[in-house]
Amino acid sequence: MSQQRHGSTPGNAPGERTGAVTAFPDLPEATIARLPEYLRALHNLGEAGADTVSSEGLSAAAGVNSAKLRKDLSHLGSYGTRGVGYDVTLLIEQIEYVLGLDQRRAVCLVGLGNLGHALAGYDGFASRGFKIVALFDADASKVGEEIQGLTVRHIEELGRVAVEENIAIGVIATPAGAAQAVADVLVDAGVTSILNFAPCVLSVPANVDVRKVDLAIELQILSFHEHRKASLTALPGGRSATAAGNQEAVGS
Amino acid sequence: MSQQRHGSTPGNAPGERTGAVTAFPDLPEATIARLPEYLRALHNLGEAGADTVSSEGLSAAAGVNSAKLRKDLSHLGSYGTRGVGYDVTLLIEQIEYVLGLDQRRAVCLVGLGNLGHALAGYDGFASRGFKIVALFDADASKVGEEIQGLTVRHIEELGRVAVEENIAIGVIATPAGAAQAVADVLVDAGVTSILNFAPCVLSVPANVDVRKVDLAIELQILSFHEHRKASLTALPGGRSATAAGNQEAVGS
DNA sequence: CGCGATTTGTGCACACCTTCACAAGCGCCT
DNA sequence: AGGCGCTTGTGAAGGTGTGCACAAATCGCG
Ligand SMILES: NC(=O)c1ccc[n+]([C@@H]2O[C@H](COP(=O)([O-])OP(=O)(O)OC[C@H]3O[C@@H](n4cnc5c(N)ncnc54)[C@H](O)[C@@H]3O)[C@@H](O)[C@H]2O)c1
Ligand SMILES: NC(=O)c1ccc[n+]([C@@H]2O[C@H](COP(=O)([O-])OP(=O)(O)OC[C@H]3O[C@@H](n4cnc5c(N)ncnc54)[C@H](O)[C@@H]3O)[C@@H](O)[C@H]2O)c1
Repeated sequence: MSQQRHGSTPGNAPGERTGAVTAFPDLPEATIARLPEYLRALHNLGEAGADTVSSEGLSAAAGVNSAKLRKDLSHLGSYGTRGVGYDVTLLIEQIEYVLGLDQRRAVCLVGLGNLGHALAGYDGFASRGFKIVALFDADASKVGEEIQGLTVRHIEELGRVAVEENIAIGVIATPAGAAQAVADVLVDAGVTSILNFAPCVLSVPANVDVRKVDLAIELQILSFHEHRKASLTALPGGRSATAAGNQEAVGS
Repeated sequence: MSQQRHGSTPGNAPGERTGAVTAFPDLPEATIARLPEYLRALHNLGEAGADTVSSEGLSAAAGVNSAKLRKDLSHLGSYGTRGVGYDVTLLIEQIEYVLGLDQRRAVCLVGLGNLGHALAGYDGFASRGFKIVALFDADASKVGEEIQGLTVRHIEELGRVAVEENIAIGVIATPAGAAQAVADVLVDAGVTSILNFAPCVLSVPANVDVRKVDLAIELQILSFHEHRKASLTALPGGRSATAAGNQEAVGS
């Protein structure tokens, strides 16, 4: 129930990380959240024919500060070449390796309503390292339906199928009331990562990661800034004195 | 193009907070991102019949540390009662006021493909302070279609309609290639907040806020942790020695 | 072969955020 | 009225993240 950040397992054996093989990089959370953005920008640049890219160029494409980008990349030991920049192909490989995208991960989707249908039909998964291998719903009228070549199965089959298909990630797109129950089923089935679209907090064991996407929260944050902007411009003090373009990303 | 955080307009008149009217609270970004979560939890508690709630109780329902919750609430000057807790109804009102949810904000949705249809049919907007007032698409075969009582209009009408309907927030659900052009149209129409579902970076003027939701990024972050967990358990060192449940939210 | 232009990698200072721990305040019960 | 238990609000400490500014490294060219 208590909350905890991902990184570093606060009190583990110190000085143990040096193991020669599989010495897994211990990256800051903030860096991890940006790597996918860099990856996308790199793919774009690569398709545009670039062989190398400077930190300045890549950071512009990813919408971040260039010093931050360099520090992020330095964390994963990726070596650019001074005076030249980073090799696009090499950097893509490095980031994909760190993110574990070299092995295409199996994803299952639970809840095929409004949102679930859209997700099932989304091709952005496949192109970015994931494969939806199973669809589940509790509604008998949905079970059996065929979507994008996959047949919707009853949620009771989840346990069996998850093992068969080696599912690592589960996506929850059910109403909030059902989300905790679905999460429990996923956890029992050995799934250790969950992406939750239902607007609620999930309780899961320590070894399971949950990320949440909540539309209404995003809108409410925007609403706050609207409110602020309105009250600022209404004040005599002054027009918004901000500086440059701002892009607020979604991340942890 | 450069990045900038939202908050605080660094050098404004200090000690000015005491202004009686419209003294707008200058909240930390991290706090703002959590307020919607508190709000949701409060609504749940209220429906469950609670009149007051302690910081401990509310923080548990929202999935955060209780000290953090208290500090967040103290920032907005909200007064709980020592020995008792917070008045649920009052706190809801306070948070809704700060977030600017007392006035129902008009939202438009651009791009009615797969995802756009799901969003248009989502009732979670209305119940949380927003109203979708217009739908736009560039595809002639989509224009004219009726969805949830709204008719899809051509994007060229956006400028006119945005003013008529006083649209403050625009949601982009078009392919990435069209997103920047759509953003430009929205900005020209006077929209100052954008929620972007397309996987790309948008350039907008300083006074416009952009938030992004990118599914693939969320999955890739989960993938990283899967990768990490796998390599840890594979090591002789030890089983995952983590502590408690963890919940990673989406925020700025 | 050396020089200058370029770009990386990073030390440092600062700002922001989180968490603990506890004094101050409040209500209830006797 | 007084004491007691509970809960808030916050000072202080530690951690994380950010961005500037610059030394070190590399390339290309004369
Ligand atoms: N539609 C959107 O655009 C949107 C946007 C943001 C968030 N959400 C959230 O996503 C979730 C799904 O939204 P939706 O609009 O698709 O809802 P929906 O009602 O259309 O679909 C929910 C689906 O979940 C299934 N379901 C219910 N209980 C289940 C269970 N125990 N096990 C398996 N399946 C079960 C239902 O049969 C149904 O098919 C909701 O929590 C909603 O708040 C939706
Ligand atoms: N479908 C999903 O589940 C999902 C999930 C995450 C992200 N996304 C992203 O959301 C976006 C939309 O996804 P989708 O699956 O709905 O795509 P889609 O192709 O089904 O729909 C895109 C819609 O945008 C319209 N459009 C294209 N150019 C336009 C323009 N210039 N102005 C107005 N409308 C225009 C098209 O006519 C179409 O109706 C994409 O960027 C996608 O990457 C989708």
